[in-house]
Amino acid sequence: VLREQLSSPAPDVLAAFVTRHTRACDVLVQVVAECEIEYAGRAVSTADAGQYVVLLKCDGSVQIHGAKGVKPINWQPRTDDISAHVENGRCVLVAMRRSPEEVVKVTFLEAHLALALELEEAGFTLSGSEKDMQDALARNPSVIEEGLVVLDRELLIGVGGVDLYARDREGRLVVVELKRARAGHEAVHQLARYVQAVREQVPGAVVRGVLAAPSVTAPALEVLARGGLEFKEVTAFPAPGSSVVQETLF
Amino acid sequence: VLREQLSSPAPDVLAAFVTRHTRACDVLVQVVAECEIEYAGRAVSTADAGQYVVLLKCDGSVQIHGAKGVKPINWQPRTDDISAHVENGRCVLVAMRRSPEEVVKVTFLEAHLALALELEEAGFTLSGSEKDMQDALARNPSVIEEGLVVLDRELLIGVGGVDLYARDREGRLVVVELKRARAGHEAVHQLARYVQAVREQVPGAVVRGVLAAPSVTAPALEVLARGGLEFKEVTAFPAPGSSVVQETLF
DNA sequence: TGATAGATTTCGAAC
DNA sequence: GTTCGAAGTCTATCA
Repeated sequence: VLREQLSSPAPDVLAAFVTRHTRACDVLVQVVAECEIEYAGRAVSTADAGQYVVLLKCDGSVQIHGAKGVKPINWQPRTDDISAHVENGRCVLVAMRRSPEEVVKVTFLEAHLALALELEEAGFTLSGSEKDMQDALARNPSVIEEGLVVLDRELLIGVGGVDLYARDREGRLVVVELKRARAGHEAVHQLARYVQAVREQVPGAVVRGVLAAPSVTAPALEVLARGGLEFKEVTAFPAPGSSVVQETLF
Repeated sequence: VLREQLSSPAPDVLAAFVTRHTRACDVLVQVVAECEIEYAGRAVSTADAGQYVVLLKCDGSVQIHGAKGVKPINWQPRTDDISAHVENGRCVLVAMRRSPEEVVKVTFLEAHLALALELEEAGFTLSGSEKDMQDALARNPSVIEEGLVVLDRELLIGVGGVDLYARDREGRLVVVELKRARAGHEAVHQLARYVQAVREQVPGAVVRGVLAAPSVTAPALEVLARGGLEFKEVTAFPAPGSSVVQETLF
């Protein structure tokens, strides 16, 4: 795992270290250092001299962490070019990206630690996404409503896609918009647009709109009511302390 | 900066290390290790045994990085309780959070490196946010249109706020929706809702809707046209290679 | 505390 | 390459 470690490397040593390992592209490079950081691209930022943890991953992503927060102080999700060189006696790291054109530049004032870590990838699974909800509801649409028949999923209509497209027991079309978490007014507007689009594309049809989510905000409920749309509570996970035996999706 | 470093610590040593430093709450704790990770809360996830970099920051944030991506494989933006203990001969880290109720559990199978880093905070400035655009346009509305007079900013109407509320040279009301980056159809719908709200609240007034952004997607342009709304190109930053002398905001 | 909208959002999928 | 929408989004702001 730990391929190489340097303590308080000199600027030229650090530059060589970074260059060598990012070229090889098989390790995560980490530098703990006092440095200044400049970013220019979608926005422009400057971080004064301070202590940061710089991470350069194999996939070309760059992130510079400060003392706080899960978000790096500066980052680059992908880069097309990472290079390190000595400039005015200091190691300078430049991470560039085209499309969008942007650059993160780190000037190391004093490096305390440099690591090259080889990280094996391993399996990862996550459940509880909206996709999972959709699968569960498609398998068992009666959770939404007795007699509902799913006609399609991710039905594309103009811009965007209808999560679930169905027909109710009375033959009306039903557009279902799913949210894995509490739904706000945005979700209702999204639903309203889909319902509108279906009404235009299927003239004469009666089209219902249903927002299916674990909960809704009060304003969202208002917008639902104004638009003649419906809300159906769908609980993805049972509440930890709930003794109620309720139909849940997982 | 480097307060303490352990190489291949035994489970009990690692647990004591983590407990001591997270209690003290003055350093960033990092552990490079082979581990398994479980998360349960808003969703549920499992990471198989693999090599990860675990970061515990002073503010209680937790992040576990894999080989790829700027995003951690698991994380916790805030925690109410972090604890480490030995369980079945292994060091186990549990990071909990109430509201929402969620837990990240890291089981260390083999720790390779543990660090305690003291990171001084330093100044940070960023420019180019939508707020900055709004300030610039409020100072100089003629960038949008000659003769425009700004009446209000962040005007609250029902749900949400109008970025810029103005009057044009012909006395018509103008609702301006700003986007710092390329605007999609969502932005247009947002604008349309604001225009609609103003029309309802100011009966009889002629209300224009203007989307001001560096660019728009093709579908967004269509929605604009259908809704009788306008687009005004507002370039926040001059394109790096542009020789055209254009009015820019910064 | 709840709701809303921005973010250098990131990320992945579909076209 | 674009566009779109989800995300365990996170974060700040404001009622």
